[in-house]
Amino acid sequence: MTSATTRPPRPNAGTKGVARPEREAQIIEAGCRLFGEHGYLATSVADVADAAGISKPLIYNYFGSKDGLHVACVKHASAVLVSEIERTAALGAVGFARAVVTLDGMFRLLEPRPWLWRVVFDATAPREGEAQTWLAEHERRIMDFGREGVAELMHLAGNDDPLDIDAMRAAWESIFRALVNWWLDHPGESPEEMTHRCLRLFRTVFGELDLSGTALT
Amino acid sequence: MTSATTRPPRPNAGTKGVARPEREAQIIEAGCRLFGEHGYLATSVADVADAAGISKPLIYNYFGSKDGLHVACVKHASAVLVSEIERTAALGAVGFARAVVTLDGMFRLLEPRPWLWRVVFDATAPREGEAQTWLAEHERRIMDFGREGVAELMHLAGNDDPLDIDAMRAAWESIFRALVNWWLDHPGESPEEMTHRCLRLFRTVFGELDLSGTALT
DNA sequence: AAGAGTTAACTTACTCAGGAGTCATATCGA
DNA sequence: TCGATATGACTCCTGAGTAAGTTAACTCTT
Repeated sequence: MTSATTRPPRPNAGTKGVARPEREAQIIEAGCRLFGEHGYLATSVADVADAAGISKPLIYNYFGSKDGLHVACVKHASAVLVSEIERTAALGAVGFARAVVTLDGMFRLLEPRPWLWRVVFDATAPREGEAQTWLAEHERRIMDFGREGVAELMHLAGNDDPLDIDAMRAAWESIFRALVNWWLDHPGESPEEMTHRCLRLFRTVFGELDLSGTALT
Repeated sequence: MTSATTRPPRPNAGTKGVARPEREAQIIEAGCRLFGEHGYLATSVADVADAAGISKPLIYNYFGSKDGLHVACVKHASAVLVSEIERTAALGAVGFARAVVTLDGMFRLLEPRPWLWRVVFDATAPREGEAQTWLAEHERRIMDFGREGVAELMHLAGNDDPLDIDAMRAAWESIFRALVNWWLDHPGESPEEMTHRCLRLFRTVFGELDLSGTALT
């Protein structure tokens, strides 16, 4: 007995038997967290494997490459964000009130898993590489909801220059991103508080907002 | 035959005799370009050495480490940007006109070397690490010029909440950054054209600007 | 029911490339 | 001859990707 292990302990290989879809979901969950918190470049496949409680080759078995894993994570994260945006879009608010409603939904969505945001807006993700052409597409889908509003604002002001509209859209998106990022950098702030902060800021610049038909006060 | 060169050819080592300050400037120039165009993580010390036309050990001899080289590049880039901002700040424009004047100066400054901007605002630069505490300080100095303006705007609107002011400042900075980034992504656009584009956008949102005392039309 | 064969899940232990950093040495002007 | 300028040729480590094998569960017989 105590002579026990001449052989080194050969633990579980293949014993766990977790079904592939479930395992993939676990890996994507861990991947989103690490990619979101540290960025693509600073995250290694081994890190993700550790965090998911499995070994590196399993990730290659299921996702093919680091890029493949990354794409799966971005798909997951952006699907979550897009569905939230489409939900709030269907609420029917217009103008700046719609922006605040969208921000409010985003804050509530991100509170339990803030890293999802930076999975999609990750500056260290490789911009080149065919798989990532795809990522730009999803960033665009997430931000698209503001495009019409900007075009309409510009049209009312008598400006239909497409480049002017595009630059304005870029500025507008950056505000949205900046407010989310500011909130992510202030972890003590509840979604409700942040939404009201956004309301105050919008009112300061744009005057009173039409909140009728929203759940906001 | 020609048993000639048993020894491999040992070419010039130490022959060039360029004085250290001049060499350092060349290396920093190349470093700014590569760090700015590809980001800190994606740039290797060997790349910089190649671009500067010298060998890797010389960089370690002069800057000690990749971090040391990076700090030197950030110092250089941010010094250039800060001096330009202080120059335009001294012109005496106020409010949004001052913002446009600052943007105008930035466009003209960056036109021949656009990469300088992204040296300072590099998302792949390591946020941790004592040397980079420093970088945040310089980003702040570059953006500080907008802080008072935001605080004053908020005060006039009767809001002195420091967190509200900070969030507004973040949003404002993001607009500035977004306009510069948009311009960098549209290489065909001259500084003059971009400045007038900015003027149109500011007018659309904030109404007519007080351009008296500026060189702008 | 008890074995035989197949497959999916999973691991250890590698290879290989690239990049940070170092060492010993070479050239040249003062 | 000494110090500054400079380099080729290393070491060493990290991280992507792979090969080969192990375990268990699920068949398919008889």
